[in-house]
Amino acid sequence: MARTANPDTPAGRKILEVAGVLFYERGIGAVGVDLIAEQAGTTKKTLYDRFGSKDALVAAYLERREERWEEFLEEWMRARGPKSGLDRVLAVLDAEEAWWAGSRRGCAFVNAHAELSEGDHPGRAVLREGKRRSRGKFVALLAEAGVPDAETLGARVHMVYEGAMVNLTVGGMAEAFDEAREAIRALVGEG
Amino acid sequence: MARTANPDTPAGRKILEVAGVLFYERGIGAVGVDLIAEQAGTTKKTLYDRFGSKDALVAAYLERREERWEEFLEEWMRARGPKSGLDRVLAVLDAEEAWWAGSRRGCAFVNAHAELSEGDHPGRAVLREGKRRSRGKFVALLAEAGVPDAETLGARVHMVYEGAMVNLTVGGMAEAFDEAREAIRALVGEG
DNA sequence: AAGTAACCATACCGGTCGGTATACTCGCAG
DNA sequence: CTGCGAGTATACCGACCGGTATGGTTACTT
Repeated sequence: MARTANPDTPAGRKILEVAGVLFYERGIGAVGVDLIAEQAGTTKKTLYDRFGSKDALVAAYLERREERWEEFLEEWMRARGPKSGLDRVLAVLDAEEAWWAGSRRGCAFVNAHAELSEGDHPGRAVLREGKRRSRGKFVALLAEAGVPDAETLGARVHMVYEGAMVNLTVGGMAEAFDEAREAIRALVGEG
Repeated sequence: MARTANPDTPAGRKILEVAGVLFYERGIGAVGVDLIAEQAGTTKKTLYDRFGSKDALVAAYLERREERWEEFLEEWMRARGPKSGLDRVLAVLDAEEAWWAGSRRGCAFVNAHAELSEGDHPGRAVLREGKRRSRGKFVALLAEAGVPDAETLGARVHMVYEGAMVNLTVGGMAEAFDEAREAIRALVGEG
């Protein structure tokens, strides 16, 4: 009957962990469920018992990725981020650079969007929500910094942020994040 | 021996045309060479005689896409674009919206990057060059508009432009291009 | 003692993948 | 008239795709 199934078991977690690496590094379509099961030291049977379908596993991967990024960002801000002001906004870019740590694959959500052509894929909603949360984070940080019209400026900062990721990864422009930080300073008005 | 082969034949052009639609609309990995050959009204044999491999066909697709976009932009600017000033920069965004015309698949180059995981894919160079040409176009338009420091500002405008595309397609933010135009006005300084 | 959730192992399904092989027809330039 | 480039048609290859089936083994509950 399959039912909804609970993926939160030892094998389920391992599958999700392995899928997280493989989907991101090689692309969703390029990675088969056989490989994931093998790399996770389990079987396809268990994978399907936990997640029901590849599409559902993909959606779980995207949700987990969002979760992990937000945890990473929070920890980064706590440990290394400035305490207040515009620098706190710029620190998100620092965190993003550290988050990728050498990989040139870029934003997992943008990449996933390219492969989820069917409009009704369960992962699509995760992507939309993720980008909106990202934008919301910038708005919140600007508001905390006491910037007037944080809503409008947050949207602009977010666009620069997204554009920098594209330019770094697709365009191979190593200086993209430095340019982005300068652009954000210019947009917000230096303080 | 295959050799380099000349794809510029009736069948070759038809294959490239069909591949252009299918690769963009469904994704590169999701479209097989069998389907392309069939839709082009030819055979896989001819496809391989003309292009040699799927990878080479993909690279040709990306090159052709860049070529077509630049033709489209030039024609758009000639027919509908303003004659001078900052409005000419903003018109690139208008052209981009028209270029997509309803499709929510977003930037073909960004999507292709997500699927070309192998670092040595012949298409990667096309992507890098495409983004650099795009940036160069903004720099050139700003310089023509008499804006000082067109190099720096062009880079910033380009980041906003790329970010808007991501936010519209991945984030489903319908207002992204309007926000981008406002952001660009703010960056360049209204004039 | 019975039930159940979680797991492993293996085999199978129809279909598609990129790519190659063989053999033929047509039109054109030397 | 000959050779060649471009095209057609069909068949084949091993590998992999997502997904299902069968069967058996633990370990914890009730």
